[in-house]
This record gives sequence, C-alpha cells and structure tokens, in this order.
Amino acid sequence: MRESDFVSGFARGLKVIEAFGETRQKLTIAEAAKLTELDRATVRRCLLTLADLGYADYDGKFFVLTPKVLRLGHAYLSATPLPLMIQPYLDQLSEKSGQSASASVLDGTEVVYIARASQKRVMSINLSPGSRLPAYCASMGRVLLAALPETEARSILDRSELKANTPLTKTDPDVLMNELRRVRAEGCAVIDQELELGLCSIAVPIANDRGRVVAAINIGAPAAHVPAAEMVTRYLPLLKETQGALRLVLR
Amino acid sequence: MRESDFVSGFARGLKVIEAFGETRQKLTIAEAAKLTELDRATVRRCLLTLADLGYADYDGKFFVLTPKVLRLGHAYLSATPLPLMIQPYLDQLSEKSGQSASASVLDGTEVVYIARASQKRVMSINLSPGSRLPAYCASMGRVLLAALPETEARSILDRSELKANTPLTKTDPDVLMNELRRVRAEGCAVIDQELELGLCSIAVPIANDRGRVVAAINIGAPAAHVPAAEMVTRYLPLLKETQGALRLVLR
DNA sequence: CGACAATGTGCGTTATACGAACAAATATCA
DNA sequence: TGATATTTGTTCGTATAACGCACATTGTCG
Repeated sequence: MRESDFVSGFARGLKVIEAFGETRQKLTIAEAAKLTELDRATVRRCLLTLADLGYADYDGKFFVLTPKVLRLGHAYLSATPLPLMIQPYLDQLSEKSGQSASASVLDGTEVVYIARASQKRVMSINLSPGSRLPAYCASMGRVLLAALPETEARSILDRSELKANTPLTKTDPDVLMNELRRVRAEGCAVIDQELELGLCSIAVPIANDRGRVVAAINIGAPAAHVPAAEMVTRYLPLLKETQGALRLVLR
Repeated sequence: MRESDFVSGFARGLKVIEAFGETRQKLTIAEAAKLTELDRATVRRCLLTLADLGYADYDGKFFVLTPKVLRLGHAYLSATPLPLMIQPYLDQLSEKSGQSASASVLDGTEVVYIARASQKRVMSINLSPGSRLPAYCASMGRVLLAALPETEARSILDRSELKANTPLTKTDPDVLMNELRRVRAEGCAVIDQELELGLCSIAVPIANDRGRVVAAINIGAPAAHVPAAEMVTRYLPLLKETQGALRLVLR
C-alpha cells in the first residue's frame, strides 16, 4: 500500500471513535484530544462530524455515542461465518454443561467475545458478543496466546497492562510465558479466579480443517459450584467433543 | 455547526464502513463504490486505510472486516448506563417467564438490541446486543414507533422496506399506523409470527422518571408453546411489573 | 474576582485527497 | 483460446479540505 492511498483524516476520525474505549459513555473535546494525542481543533471537528451524522449526541460539552454507532462494526458479528457457525455448538455445550459457554478471538492484547450461550448469569460483567477481556488473565486468552509463536505471545504480554484483578492474578511475564507453555502442552487453560473472584473457566482452542487456530471456546462456572480442581474432569471432555466437531466444519 | 467543522473525508470513510451492513462479510471496491455512491478511487483509499489500520483484511480482491472493527462503538453497549441498568431486570424477567427477554432502542427504521437474557434459543437468528430488526414488524419496534408523534412514525414507516417476512406480516402503511394507534392505546404490542414463523413476542415501552420513552422490553416465545392469544394474559403482568420497576431507576 | 481550564473561532497555509482518465489485470463467455 | 466486459491499479493536475496555531470567549473553582 502506498502512502498516497492512506486517508489520514479518516484514520484520525477512527482514532477519535476508539477514544471512547469500553468504559467511557461520554467524552469532552479536551479528554478526547488527550486520549488521541491529536490537535484539539482536529478532534473537535471529528466529534462534530460524528454528531452531525447521528453517531453521537452533543450537549454543548459532552459527546455521547448513540445506537447508530453500532452500525460500524456489527457486520463483523452478524455477517462473519465464524460466530454464526459456532453459536449452535455453544448452545449445546451450555445445555450439556449447565454453565455458560463462549467463543472469542484475539484482537491485540484482548480477547473479543464473538458468541455466547448462557444459562444464568453469574459474572458481574455482561459478556455479550463484542465484549472484551484482557487475554493474559482469561482462559480463552491463554489458549489463543499459547497457539502463537512464543516471540509473538511475549510481545503481546509486553504490550499488556498486567494488572492484578484479584490476589490470584498472575502478572509476571515470565510466569505467564511458562503458563502458556503448559497450556500448549495440555491443550487447555484453566483460570482460577484470576479475572474475578468467584469465577473459574476452562478453555480450549478451536482449529479449522487446516489446523489453524481461529478461535477459543470456554465454559465458565462459579468457583463455589465447581472448584478449579474439578473443571478439567467435569468439562474438558465436553469441550474436546465440541472442539472436534467444530474442526470438521470450519474452514 | 458550521460547514467548516465537518470533516467530509471522515464522513465518507464511515459511509464505506456502513456499506458492509449486517449481511456482508466482505466487499470488493466496486461493490462498495456502488453501495456508497462514492467515487471508486475514493472508496478504494478508504478501504485500504481500514486494511492498513487493521480493521479489515485485503486479499487483493475482497476486504473482510476483522474483530478490531468491534472497537468502533462498542462503548455504546459497554459504557452507556441504559443497557447495564436494564440487564439485571431482563435476567429476572427471563427467569420468571421461562422465555427470552430483551431490550432495544430505535435507530432509524430499525430496533437495535441493547440487552438480552435468554434461556434456550428458539429463533433462527441470534439476537445479541448490537443486532437489529426492522421496527415495523418487531414487537419492540411497534411500541417504540407508537411512542413517537404520528407524523414521525409515519415518516419512518415510509422509509422502511415493508417486506412480508411471513404470510402474516403486515406491510400496508395505513394498516400499520392503525396498529400503532392500538398499541399506544393498549400500552403493549404483540407480534404473532410476523417476523418469523413460529415466533411470538410481546413488548412494552420503558419510560424514564420523566415519562420519556427510552427503550422497549419484550418477552419472546415459540408460537407452539404460547399461542399469541395467551401472550397478554401470561406475560403482560410480568412486563408491566418490570416496566414499573425500571421507571423508578432510569433518568 | 482572579486564576485556570476548556471551548470557540479565524485564517494562513499547504498538504490532503479528490476524481477523471488511462493502463493493467481479472473474470466471463462463446 | 480469444474477445469482451468488468474490475482494479495508477497517475497527476488541481482545488479545496482541513490542519493547527494563536487568540478570544466561556465556564469552573477557590
């Protein structure tokens, strides 16, 4: 791609949208300028353009995203075969296990949920498709990182904000790299309350018919119901079964 | 807003992203130019910019959206109070009714799902938050349209593609306007297999503490389990209860 | 009321990027 | 396989889009 094929004004605008992140419902011009490191006047024009097009509302101080903004990315979930094909398998997996089951892919340093089936909600956060979790402390993140070349996985860990969500969260990069080696060897990852106290999950990678890892699936359960030590014996057979079935149908 | 505050290059780029819609996983340059009615060279530069930034992959012919594109706007679902506040109520509603419960808001001619709780999936499509349905033939769409001034509702119907999804789908604008008047009078809408054969749903509007309608909630059920004639007696009391509880907490 | 922060605005400047036209590549069809 | 149609790549002249700096205005806080 040549430099003259790059539209920098468009790129700046996308950077402004990304400034909202996952936690900011609204932004001021000054906040968005700080987050994007773009000139304040440039950011102001981008935000005003979003408001004019209906992607945001402006009350004279704050820009608030509107439902229209969901048009900008939902095609990935609604039109891409992978989420659509995995969903029925997760429905069955959730039914058989009696717990929630999800699928995700890696995007940068995070896993993005692309499909989910749940019975009762037990997590404090709602992980519908499009939601993100840091890969280093999520079971699906662990298996997706384990499927990468070690230098690439290490690079992602180095770019991650390795914060301790609970006293059980592993945050040392070397410890995490050893853990990824173990995950690769065993073919699954178990997270024992590293993301959130009270929650355990077990995940396996999903490969397509050419052996390339394209997603991960997991089963999540409350630690009170299923201690981490039992996650493997109770759920790994079901996950392996689903893994094998999906391998035959994904290309 | 002054014309000089509008960034037309950014606006064109957003139009190109929207060209993917809800059903197109991939687009060629020519397809995107046709859908957006922009010059082919302009569209090409926008798509190449998306690819360069990682929002799409390019195989030399097709541009395919990547999971990164989900960063564009997910803050609306993950950071906006409305979806987060409604979710626990839908969980309870789903539990009590034994059916799926959802919330949505109006965006253009469609309803966008913003929260969902489900037991078993019975629809052929997966309606996770971010998904869209045409408002004219969805129960939540009916109640949201009914909450608008008649001229505005009529304008939305006129802009809709009023297609018959099933033999039961109402598509005549005058018939639909009468139906909206009935919905307004009764305070709820029941859809009897107009969206998809085998599926019924009942919805009520959700107002905030100032009486302004901000969302709709529904319960959906298989027609085989709950005939449309019974939807009101079985589920309207539960919906009204949730409606009242939400009114107290939404501002 | 003054200090400080945030926002609005003007405008000189130039880099951005548009789009038309032509070339090259790919797809389709007989 | 060649002809034709369609799509994509590329050049480049040109206009203007839009950048960003500086100053003015407004809002907030103590």
